[in-house]
Amino acid sequence: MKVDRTILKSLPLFERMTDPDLDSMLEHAVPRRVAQGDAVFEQGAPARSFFLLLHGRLKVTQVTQDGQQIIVRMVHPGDLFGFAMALRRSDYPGTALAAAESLILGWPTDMWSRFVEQNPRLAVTAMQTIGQRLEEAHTRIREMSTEEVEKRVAHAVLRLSKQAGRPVAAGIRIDFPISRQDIAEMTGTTLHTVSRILSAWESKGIVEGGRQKLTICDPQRLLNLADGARD
Amino acid sequence: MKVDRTILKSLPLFERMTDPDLDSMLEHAVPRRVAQGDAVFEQGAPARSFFLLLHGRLKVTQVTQDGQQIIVRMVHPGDLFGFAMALRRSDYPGTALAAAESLILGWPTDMWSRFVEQNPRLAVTAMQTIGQRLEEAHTRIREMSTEEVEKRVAHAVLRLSKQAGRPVAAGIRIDFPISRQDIAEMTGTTLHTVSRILSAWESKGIVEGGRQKLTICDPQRLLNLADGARD
DNA sequence: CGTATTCTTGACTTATATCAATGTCGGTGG
DNA sequence: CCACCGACATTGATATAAGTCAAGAATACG
Repeated sequence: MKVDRTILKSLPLFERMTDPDLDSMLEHAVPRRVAQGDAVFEQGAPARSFFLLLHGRLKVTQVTQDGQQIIVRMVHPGDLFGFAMALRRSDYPGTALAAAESLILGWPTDMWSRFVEQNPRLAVTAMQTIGQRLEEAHTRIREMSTEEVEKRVAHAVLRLSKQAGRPVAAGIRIDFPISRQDIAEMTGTTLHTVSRILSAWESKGIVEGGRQKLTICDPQRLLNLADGARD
Repeated sequence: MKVDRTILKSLPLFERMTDPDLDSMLEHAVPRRVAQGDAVFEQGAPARSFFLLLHGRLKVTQVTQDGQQIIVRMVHPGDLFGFAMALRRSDYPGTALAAAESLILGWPTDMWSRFVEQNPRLAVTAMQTIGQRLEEAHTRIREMSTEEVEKRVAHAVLRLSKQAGRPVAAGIRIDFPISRQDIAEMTGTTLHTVSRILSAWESKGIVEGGRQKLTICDPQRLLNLADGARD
């Protein structure tokens, strides 16, 4: 299978690279199709590759010793993932599961330093990417520390609608299958509480639910909720 | 004031740099003493410099719109901080306060890319540093999602004892002034709850408290608590 | 010394988890 | 094509961890 360099070039991460550099990167890339529900890699497995998501949607999860699961982040098209070597560790800290049918590109881990040495700009961009991710993590910590569940869920849903929203007749539809359990694992609560909150919102016309479906009908009211206005 | 390059060289971040490179970095460095309680920079201020903590202890805080404060992280000697440019932003995302009298080294923000271009290795190491920080943030998210307050506080205290512990007669003393409020802001709870927990621990001989003081007397029992053993 | 933080402790409230039961959707295979 | 099964979702009742409110005690500091 052949992947065109123009696809990579459209991503911020690679836009500064020259065509020859891109081609030499692509030479070593291994494309792979991942079926919904399948794992790209598992938590604790040796980090032999790092990846780029071309199409689809992944969730990165971690399980605690006592078996509780959390969603560390969602991976959207254009995102790098499986970045273990940046964390100076040799195994993956989480599991990457396809939330929808996905297409990924993989490179052997040891190619990373070669690419970076060839192209220092890539290192800078990659660091900015991780930096943004750090900032997102801090945002989440801040929310979990100070906000009650409903606001956290509101924020999470708004974020999803930005990153994975597709306009439909009724509003903005989250463009991949997402369960109440998923939202619970993203916000540090239980599926029961999420279900209650979404039911309440639905009866107010703010969202429209469904089995693994979610559509935001009234983004403004959701924003009000997220920003603390008592509805 | 002159800072010796051997100080920098002992830090992992700089250990790979050559002496001339280090000297050229030091040429542009501005040392500064920060009194306890003073801020190195404030949340939202333009990020004109990035810094290295040589001595002392800082806390990086963020305040939410409604005035609640959280501690994003502690800065320990040898840590870089005020890294806003890595996050592709021009202002500081938090406030850096001296928890104890501190000594820092500052460089103009725009020097960063010059240093990195001179020394690509520095970029790799810096990325690993941020990567570690990201992992710490994820750990915190995981704890806040799945663990009850007492376990979170136990983890936080254990971490502090690793990063800032000094052996004393009674056990391991946290080597800078730290209040119950601080611990609450690190674990996403209230000073009342922290106070109750520490009181309970003290009566069991696990820790020894005091005004802005904390000594761990029985690290093993604390570990048991952190790992979920009902005491 | 007195004044201001910081800390402790008790009584009460509440948000959210837990427990439990039932309902509904959507795909699979008979 | 329909019936059934398993996964997902809803909703009520109850429990409880932790927050809030309130008051006072201890410690440091000027």
